[in-house]
Parts: sequence; structure tokens; C-alpha cells
Amino acid sequence: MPHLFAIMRARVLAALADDLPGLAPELLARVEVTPTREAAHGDMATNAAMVTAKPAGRKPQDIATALVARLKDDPDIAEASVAGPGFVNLRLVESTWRAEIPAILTAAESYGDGNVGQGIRVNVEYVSANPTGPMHIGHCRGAVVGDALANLMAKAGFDVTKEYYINDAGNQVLALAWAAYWRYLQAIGTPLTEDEYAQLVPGGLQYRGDYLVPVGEALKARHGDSLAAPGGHVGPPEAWLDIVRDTTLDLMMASIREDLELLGVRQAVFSSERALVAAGAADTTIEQLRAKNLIYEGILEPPKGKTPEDWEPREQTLFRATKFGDDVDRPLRKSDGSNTYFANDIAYHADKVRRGAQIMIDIWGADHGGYVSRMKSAVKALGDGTATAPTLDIVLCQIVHVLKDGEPVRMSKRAGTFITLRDLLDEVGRDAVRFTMLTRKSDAQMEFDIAAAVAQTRENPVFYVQYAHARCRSVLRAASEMLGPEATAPAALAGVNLETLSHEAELALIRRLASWPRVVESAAIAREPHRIAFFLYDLAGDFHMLWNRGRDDAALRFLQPEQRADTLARVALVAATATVIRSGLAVMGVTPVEEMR
RNA sequence: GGACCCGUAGCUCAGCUGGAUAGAGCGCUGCCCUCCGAAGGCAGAGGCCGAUGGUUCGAAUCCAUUCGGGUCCGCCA
Repeated sequence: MPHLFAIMRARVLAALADDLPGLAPELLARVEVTPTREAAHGDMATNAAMVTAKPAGRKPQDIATALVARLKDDPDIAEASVAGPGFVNLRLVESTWRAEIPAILTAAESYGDGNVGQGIRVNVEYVSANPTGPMHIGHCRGAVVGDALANLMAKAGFDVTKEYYINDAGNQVLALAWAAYWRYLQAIGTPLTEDEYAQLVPGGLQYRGDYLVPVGEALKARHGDSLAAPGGHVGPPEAWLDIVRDTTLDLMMASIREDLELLGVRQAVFSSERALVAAGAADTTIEQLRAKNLIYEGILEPPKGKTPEDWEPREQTLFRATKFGDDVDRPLRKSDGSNTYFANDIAYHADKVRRGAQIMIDIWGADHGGYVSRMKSAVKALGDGTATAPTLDIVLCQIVHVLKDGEPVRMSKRAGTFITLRDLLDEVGRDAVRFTMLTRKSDAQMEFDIAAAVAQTRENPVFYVQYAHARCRSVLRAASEMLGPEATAPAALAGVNLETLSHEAELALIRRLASWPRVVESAAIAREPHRIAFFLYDLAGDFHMLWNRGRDDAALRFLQPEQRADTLARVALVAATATVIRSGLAVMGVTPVEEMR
């Protein structure tokens, strides 16, 4: 069902068509009906007259006046007027606003579900941390933003798949296997020192973290000392490398999945890069692009201003990314003929398309910013150039600086001071982590102050929103005792007379509740889940204000023992508020609380 | 040298894809609990939206130039 703003927009368009038939659809698409910023301007405003004035060859005020004349007869519109340069301001009759309350109570948390998505298949890929260690704070923002965005898109009517791409191919996985083998040798009691072992490792020993100790133990438990040469020495890699690598990857991914679970993130699909490589997907994709004449052998210019020391011209297999808006053509095969990571990545996106994705959304860290245009051009190249071709959106999450006791927490794997996701969750809790990560738009850098995230004050939006919900629930519990559970069940409340809800603070709250579906819609289209957090904060503010009025004047409290009808109407409003808060928190993946402790 | 992101109140940030007099929290000033809904609320001060040009009915928002801060820059992943 279309929401109130969409309904009114349709009526504005109908009124407009009466006056000015045959306007171009592109023009009509620019007509919007939005909430007004100033209460003095009414409830909603439309720019219809201003965007159509020039093509229609008439003054905006004239068109607006004609619109007003037609809209005045609408039973839902109490007042329509021309304002400023040609706005049409609308004030709806109060009962139309109030009618949203039963709509909310009937729909429950599905209130706000929309259909702008039209069932389009969207693949949201996020986290995709390399399986070389536990998740750390650097992964956290992308995980939360991706998960909330996926929920948001689903709520807006898209058919969403949540996905994780496992980077389990390439050299870093071999380095991981060697590091795990080191822990294995320790587990079986090798006489080798760390330095002696490091000498034997191609590329040196990386990944020295403790988290591989259990992996070494697991390898010992499964294989005894059979993976090592006699005496606890390094055996020939052919004899152990595959086994150690596979076991280590499994255990690392299991650990990452536990971290994700703790964060409340559940992805439906885990795609393996190694599986794609084994299937020859990159080669297939390169041939596909070659058939479109987008592949050639060539030599790239060195980057200007910062030529690497060891730079020398080399012939590589290049993709004509510049044809699709990238700055330079990009290598798909190295000079030695092997495929680049980029080639695998194109193959991976082609695979998502093959599995049905119409819109792909990748959530990346800011350090991959330089990668955006080449990936987008690759996806364009894979498509047929039509409007229905699969698209790729990339949401970049800027860096998060973690503050503890006012001091920045330095992240350094080498120094062993990096905070794991688990540490953060232990300290702050899942709900506060998720909410706080969504209180900035993702392309702005953010400071995450651990103390602020757990503070129980208004400056902490997590607390403020949770507190509003807890207060709602507290009222509802008391109402249930006072009036009986039957009378205060949502279905019963949906049928009560709401005409006594006429105070400005009550109507303001109702208007806020009614704007929720529109927020879902616009945030989904903009791919900006942080808007949900800000909406909830504003909503909580409206509710706290109303609550506070009851504190100043007992006659304005929600529960009035002597006035059953008034009380039921107010309880219905409170129940609707709690419902919308839950609906919003569900998108964010945050648990609503029943009471503050 | 180039690409991308950010620049809005003293501080931390919103600003719904070009709309009306630019908003919130913190901090600051002044109010609101002998008891009942104060981990909260009300009111006030505080702005050249980094700068300069441009586009048009209209710009914090779009374009160009420029100044600060950040990320990144053949074959690593």
C-alpha cells in the first residue's frame, strides 16, 4: 500500500493533469510532495507548479493557484495555499493523520515496508575480510553498514541477498598456511626457534598472532606428528601445505562467522574466490571481454609524479577500462601470464550476475577507494549497455578512529595492539556498536568513543532511542494492568476512537510516525542506512517531549484512570510509537529493550 | 603529478539528491523535582555553510578554479 506522501503526490499529479494534460513523464518525475520544515507552511508542500511552469509557459503562481482550487475539494485536505515562489502548501485534516495509527498497529513492525524495490534482485556484499585472522574494528563499520543497508533495501521491497566474498586465493593464504604450520610444529614440540623457522618460510613469517595457536593444536589433534619431518622439523610442503591451508581456512572462517554472529550479521551466501579460480572463471570472463574487443596486450605508463623505484615497462593483458569512464586501462594478467586479483574480481561480479543479481552493492573500506571506478567500468563492460543491464553501486566506508578514555587506540597488527571486533563487542555491546556505527553517513570519517557509546545520557543516541522505547513499553504494561490486556491489545487499540488526540505535540508525533515509510523509501534509494538512526533519534525526541508534558501537568499523562476513552486513544499512540521504533531498530539490527537497567 | 572522500555554530555531526527564515546534541546563559513520570524537559545566545567565480525563478546541495584534512595510485591481495 502506498504511503501517505505517495498518495498525496498522486492526487497532486491528478490535479495537475486536469490543468496541464500531456506533460512529459520525466518532468512529472520531478514533482515531489515533501514534509514541510516549518509548521507554518502546513504539513506537506509540493514543487509541482515550479517545475512545470517553464515547459508550460505559465507563471508558477498561476499553476499553483489552479492546483489549489482543485485540491481544496479533496476530503483529506483541510487547507491548500500558494506560498513563496510557487509552492503549494497542504494541511491535511487531522483525522487523516490519526488514521495512520490503526494502520501502524495493524501492520505492526512491517509498517514502513515499501514497494519501490519492485522485487528487483539486489546482492549486497560486505565484510569480506580476508580469512587470515579474526575480525577487527576496521571491519566493523562495513559489516554494520552493509547489514543495515541490506535490511533497509529488503524493507523497501527489493529482493535482497546478503553475501560474503572469501578471499581465499592468492599468496596471503599460503603465508597463512606457513604461519599455521609454525604453530603446529610448536604444538608437537619442534626444536626449531622462531628465527630458524622464519628462515625456511618463503617471503618470511607473517601472521604471528596468538589466534593461530588453536589452529596448531587442531592440526596436531587431527594429524598427530604426521605432517612434520622426523624430530619436529619442516616437512616437504607437498606433504602438508594443502592440508594445513584447508584446515586453517576452515577454522579461520568458522571464527569469523562466530564474530559475525556476535555482531548479529548473518549472510546467506559465502562465495569462495578459490572455487572461482579453480573453475577457471577469470579466464572465461577475460575471453568474454575479448569477444567484445575490450582486451589487448599493452604497456602502461608509469604513474605520474611517483614512479616506483623498480618500475620498468612490461607487457600485460589489459582491459579497456577507459572506454567506461576509468582513468587508465587495467591489467588482467600479470607479465608472467597469471591472472590479477582484478580479473578474479570481475569474474566474481559476473558470477553474481549469473546468479541473478540485477543490482550489486559492494561495501568497501576507504582504502579501496582507488578501486571503485575500475570495478564499475568492468561491470558496465559485462552488461549490454541497456537500462536493464546489471549495475554496481559501491558504498565506501571511511576510517573509524576508536577512542578509549579520550585517547586514540592505535591499530597495529605488528605491535599487537589492534582491537578485535570481539574486544569491542565485549566492552560496548552489540546494540550500541551497531547503532553508533550508523550515526554517521558512511563517507564521512568517524570517531568511535567507547565511553560515549555506553553513556546513559541524551548525547548518546542509542540510549535516547532505547529509553523512548522502554518508556513506551512501561506505559503499555501499566495500561494493560489498568484497562485489561484485551482492551490494550494492538487489534483492540486499532479500533479505538482517536479524536481526542488533537494536541500539537500529539499530532507532531503522529506526523513523524507517518513519515517512516517515506524515510525507508528515500534512504533505500540513496543507499544511506544512517538516515534510520537519525529518524529514530528525532522520533524519540518527539516522544520524550510528549512524556515530559505529562510530568509537568498530570492531566496530560497517558494514563487517566477516570477517563477510559482518552486513555485508550493515548495508549494507541504510545503503542504505535513503540511499533515504529521497533520497526526502525529491526532495520539497524538493534534489539529494542523493554526497560532500562 | 593524478584519482576519490570530507570541510556547515566553540566541539561532534544532520540537512530527505536544487526549494521557503540552514537544524540537533554537547558546551555556555537562565529556568523546571518537599510528593506523584527529572539517567529528563523548557527558553536564550551562538553561522559569510572553507574561499572565489558560474549555471537559474532559487545553491550548503550542481559545475569550474582554489585552500585545508584524509584515503589511495603497474604485476600485492
